[in-house]
Amino acid sequence: MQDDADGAELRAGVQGDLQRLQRLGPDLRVLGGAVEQVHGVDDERLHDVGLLHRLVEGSDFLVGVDPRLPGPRGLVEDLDRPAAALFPSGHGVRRAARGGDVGADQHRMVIMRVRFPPSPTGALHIGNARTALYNWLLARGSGGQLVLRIEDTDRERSTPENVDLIFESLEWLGIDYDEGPIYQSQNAERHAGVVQQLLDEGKAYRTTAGPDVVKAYKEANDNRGFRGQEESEGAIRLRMPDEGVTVVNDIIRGETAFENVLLDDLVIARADGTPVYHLAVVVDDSDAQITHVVRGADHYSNTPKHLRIYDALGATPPTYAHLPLLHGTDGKKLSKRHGAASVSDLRNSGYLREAVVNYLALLGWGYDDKTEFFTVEELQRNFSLERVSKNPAVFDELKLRHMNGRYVRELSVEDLTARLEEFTGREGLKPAVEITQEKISTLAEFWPLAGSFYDGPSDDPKAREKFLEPPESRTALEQVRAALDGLPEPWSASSVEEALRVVPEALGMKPKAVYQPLRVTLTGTTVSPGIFDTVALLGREETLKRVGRSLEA
RNA sequence: GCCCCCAUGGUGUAGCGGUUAGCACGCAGGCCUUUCACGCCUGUAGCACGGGUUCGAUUCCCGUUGGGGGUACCA
Repeated sequence: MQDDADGAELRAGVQGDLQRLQRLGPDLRVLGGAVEQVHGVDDERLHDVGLLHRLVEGSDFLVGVDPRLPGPRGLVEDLDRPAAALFPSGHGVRRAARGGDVGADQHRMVIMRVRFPPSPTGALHIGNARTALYNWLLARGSGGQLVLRIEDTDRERSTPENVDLIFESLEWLGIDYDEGPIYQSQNAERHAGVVQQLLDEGKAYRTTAGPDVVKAYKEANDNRGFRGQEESEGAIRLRMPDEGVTVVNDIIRGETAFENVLLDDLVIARADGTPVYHLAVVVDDSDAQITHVVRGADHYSNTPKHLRIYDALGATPPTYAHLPLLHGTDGKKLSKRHGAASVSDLRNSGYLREAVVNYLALLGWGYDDKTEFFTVEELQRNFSLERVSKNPAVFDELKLRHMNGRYVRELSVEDLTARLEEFTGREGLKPAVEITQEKISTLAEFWPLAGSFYDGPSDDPKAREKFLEPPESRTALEQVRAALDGLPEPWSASSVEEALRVVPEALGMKPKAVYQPLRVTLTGTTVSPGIFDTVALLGREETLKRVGRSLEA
């Protein structure tokens, strides 16, 4: 049971949601009775109520709560089309009687079913990764389901290696799915059946008209959409209406009407009968009972076509949400030319999955005016399509790097060590991790800083020349050797510091004039962890050996 | 060409008629300091333009410009 304060707050939240829903349109009706009954139910129930309301905001159907059923559930009341069609029978969703009947036995939960359909023509790009992430967050945040579908109909470019790469990237990101992977190529028969059906119904026809014919037609007809003549062979086109508009209702972008006259009769299958993408997505999404299609904005203009196909099929289309595209720093559409463009690249560059997920979530979505660090759980809880931005975003690796640094520093030494050992393929890294954690932003920055502990000093001629050649450097090193020689083991950063602190003073030199030569002697470079940490980690034997070697050179 | 979308500093965003336009990255300077980082402080820089609507527009409407997407027997 919630305590009173929490309960009251939640009731207020639900009321607010309903009020907002009511403002969406005059046709909306709220199942008012259900709200009153929310009060007094258990924690889990209340939580689900919040999720359900979040789910429907911006959609064209309404969910209420029936407190009489156990577990999470919603009531569906249609607005301008039957709820039963919104959620095909397989979902078990039944239409609530108009007027807000909340009869217990006829209502079941609304489940948000989303999908991620990558085409395995390459590694998982960050744009697609973000799309996958958003869909996943939506599913996980609403108690819904995510379907993974591999769109491998492009036999030329699709490879098993790429499929594996995609699985690997999704797994690395922590994105799991509830159904699939479904391979689109395996639905070929179904697609062919649908095409044949449309042909039989006269909704589609064959024509040999190609791009040139279409272009000529449009030029001759004031840019009206191409309408062909039926032939006995050729590609199969779906007839488009000559009047009216096809309205795309997008959660992120609102409503847009496309004039049907301007739509070309759409090619749904090639001359050899194989379906094209537009036909395949619609059939597959429809068959999978997808309720929300959340995809890149590059598909926005394709949506009216998809809607026409749904119409021809007599199927109810899903709710759409088109995400802003991702651009490179040059303002152009993101591609391989923009450096680390795939998830694999980011991983190999030493970024942590947490940082990548967090950063990706922020590319096109913002929570408020100051919060930008989110755990996965927080993202699931707070992410919503209503707050997704409309404008394209530019992937900024510097910001990712910054975030990654913050995540690196928040990791426990053990955790970071494990990740670094996996990343570098080396073992026994913990001591070095302890003294480098605060200095690195990515896993890749570790080895340049710590490699000399394991593989000996690196070779940097410039550093050598600058800090080891001068006579006073030798003097300093000799003093250092003397000071360290008498230091009893075991060495610690503090005991080393105590022993070394006096050296600059004794020689009347600046600390830097003493420590830099020592640093270069021990590590080979001018950049390393703290000098006392470095000496302590190396230990007496190795330190004196390296100093001795340097002095004898 | 035609259709559609978008528009807050260099970048990602907050804002949803009245704010000194907030936050973060970056950049500049400073502090800290044995190097490099981290951290902290300060600063830099923005509502694309022009018309409306309004007592009042970053916010609403129209246009222009700019950017993007679609326009394939690709996905």
